[in-house]
Amino acid sequence: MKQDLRVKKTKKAIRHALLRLVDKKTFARISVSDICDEAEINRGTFYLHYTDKFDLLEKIQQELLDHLWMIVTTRMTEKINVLTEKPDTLKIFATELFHYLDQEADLFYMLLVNTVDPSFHNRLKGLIQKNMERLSHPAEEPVSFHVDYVMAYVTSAIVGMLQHWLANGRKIPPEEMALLVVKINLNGPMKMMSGE
Amino acid sequence: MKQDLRVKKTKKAIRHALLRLVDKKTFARISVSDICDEAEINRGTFYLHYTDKFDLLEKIQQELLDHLWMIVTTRMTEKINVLTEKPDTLKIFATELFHYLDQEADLFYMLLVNTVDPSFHNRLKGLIQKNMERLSHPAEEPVSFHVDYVMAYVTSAIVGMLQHWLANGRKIPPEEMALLVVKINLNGPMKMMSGE
DNA sequence: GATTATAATCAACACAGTGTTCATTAAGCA
DNA sequence: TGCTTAATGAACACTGTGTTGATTATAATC
Repeated sequence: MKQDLRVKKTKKAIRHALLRLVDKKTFARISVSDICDEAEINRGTFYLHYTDKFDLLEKIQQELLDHLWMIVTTRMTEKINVLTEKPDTLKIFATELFHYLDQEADLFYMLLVNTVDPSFHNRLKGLIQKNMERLSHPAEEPVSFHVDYVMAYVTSAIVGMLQHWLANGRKIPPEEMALLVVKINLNGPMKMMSGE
Repeated sequence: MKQDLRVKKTKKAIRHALLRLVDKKTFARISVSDICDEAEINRGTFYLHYTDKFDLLEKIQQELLDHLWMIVTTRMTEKINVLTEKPDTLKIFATELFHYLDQEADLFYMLLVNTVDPSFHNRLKGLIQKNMERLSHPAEEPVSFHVDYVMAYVTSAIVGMLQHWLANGRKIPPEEMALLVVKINLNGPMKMMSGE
């Protein structure tokens, strides 16, 4: 499953070119030609690897989401109610997640902060939700009336905080961010606004 | 300030054409030619009113945001802490908002659910935040450490619920939605998940 | 280190869509 | 009704697309 060195090199060049371009103009205004000029590769080479610029973006996204899901499923093994009883475990896990986000911050910034593709937000929310469902007990009977709305609320809120974190230069360290996310979800936002 | 009937007619045709097209393919894949074919107008006519398809989208967005802001500023006059003490007033106001969203649901659906432009989410969150800041007392001293993150949390969460509402055919009536948004923000999502 | 496989390049292609023009036709306005 | 201006249709040069076939360059394999 190893890749030819040349392939690795051009794919890397293409990604970095895209990252640079996305700072200058909207993804919608970026052409395949732009990307190839910036990456200093032949345009034909681009089409050897991707069908178009959307395909390129799609593959970047899928890779990030796959990695996130891998972290989540291999490291977050206990059920959700056990986790809320053991906030330390939860915090350790959340920290690990934020470290990955920090590591791939350039790409996440492009996808979540720059005006690139709205669907990534939704896919990320989907991942969070899938994970919450995976961790909740199946026999979690009565539940509130509009669970789906609460889900939409929580997942969007988390992605929103992530976006804010990335947009503001990730000044808060991963550990603190993780704690903040956990706390605000447990207490609710209003309680956070007034007192500590 | 009246518009020529012909102008009104073509602008309407263009909007409806866009709404129809957006159901079939991504905005990125829709061309000005597509829109004109669908609207049954000459392509030159399109350029009489908009510089390109992005300009068209931008004008639709601005109009909706302006209207939202108008509702918010003219109807929501009391300060936020007064409002939380009078949940009825808050509910009446939120209901009015949701009625407007319901009325223009096609456009909001396009902008928030269909894969069109990620920036609208942010602009909407910006509007919500601007309004919250407008309503909060200036001397609201100590406040929690990371107010900005709580803001990002709340605004994203609200837009997320909106998105879900639109995506699911707006089955919940505006009144109930308004109540749900208010309640979940006051109690926090976790309390909503377990019991009522 | 020579051989082999294949990635990258280059030039060329037809094609789709853009944004603008100008003369002509049609529709709203007063 | 006549005046004004919006909409049309055809043409324009131009940018970018996606694909091709032949050629060169560079990893991988022996």
